[in-house]
Amino acid sequence: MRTGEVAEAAGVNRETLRYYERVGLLAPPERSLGGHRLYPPGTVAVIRVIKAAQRLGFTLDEIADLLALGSRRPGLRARAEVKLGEVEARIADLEVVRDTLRAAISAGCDDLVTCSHSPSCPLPFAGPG
Amino acid sequence: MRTGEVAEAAGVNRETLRYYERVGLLAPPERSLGGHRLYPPGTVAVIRVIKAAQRLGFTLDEIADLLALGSRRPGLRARAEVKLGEVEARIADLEVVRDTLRAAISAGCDDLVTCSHSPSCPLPFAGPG
DNA sequence: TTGCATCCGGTACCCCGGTACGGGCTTACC
DNA sequence: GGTAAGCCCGTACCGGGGTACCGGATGCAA
Repeated sequence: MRTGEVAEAAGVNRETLRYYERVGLLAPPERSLGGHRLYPPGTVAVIRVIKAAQRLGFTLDEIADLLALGSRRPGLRARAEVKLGEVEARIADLEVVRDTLRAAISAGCDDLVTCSHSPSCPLPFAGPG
Repeated sequence: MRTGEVAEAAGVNRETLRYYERVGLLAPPERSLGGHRLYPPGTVAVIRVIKAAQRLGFTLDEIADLLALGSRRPGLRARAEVKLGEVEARIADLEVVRDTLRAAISAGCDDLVTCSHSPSCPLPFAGPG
């Protein structure tokens, strides 16, 4: 399959394939005599795996690592546990933000500068440090 | 106050002050005869307001907008409600990620490629589209 | 063989919020 | 007036994940 076909089948941009190759996520494929890429079957599946891992919050670097582990040696579970911790931390941070926004809204804050002078405003102008 | 003093008092980098000035968050201050910035009192408070808004999830562009509204005209509340919606959406997305990670871990997934062939794996290889 | 679709490589750019560097001024203090 | 600390500006760079552009070469079919 050629770049355009793979890209369409996998639902990504053609440039994305070149990009993935540059950063080491996709092995450089065979080439035609004229230099056009000829992807082996299964490439579309690999891209779907990459996209699935991305949806789990892994960066492309981490995914390259996961793929380089190979099917033999394991390692996904341990990394998933680390990632789970990161995701939970991010959720906790956002929940603080959400609660602060709710407090500001229900306190009737309607101007930042006024609020920063008012002791009854729930916004943390002093900072969390 | 000079850049270094403001930066230290506000707990930010000196370059950050120049950056805020460039992007229109801080008004260009007076200068000494030699060209050094001389900030008016209250600048530190402005930076604290900026940092507080940042903690609420507003981008610097949005904060510039909020500050440009002035203390007279309101508008914070409406924008906070919009931002609250965005934050809640991001939390919901992350909760899906968290739940998927948990499912993968408790399903014992330990290899991406193997999982992508297994119908019992909870990872969404097909994508949500 | 002509014509059109596709693909090539390299480079530059996008968002976001800064940080870093470096040569040459200015200011403050003794 | 010397010296050291502080500040100036312009520019480039970080991470993360791509997207866009371009002239020129290829692939494929009629």
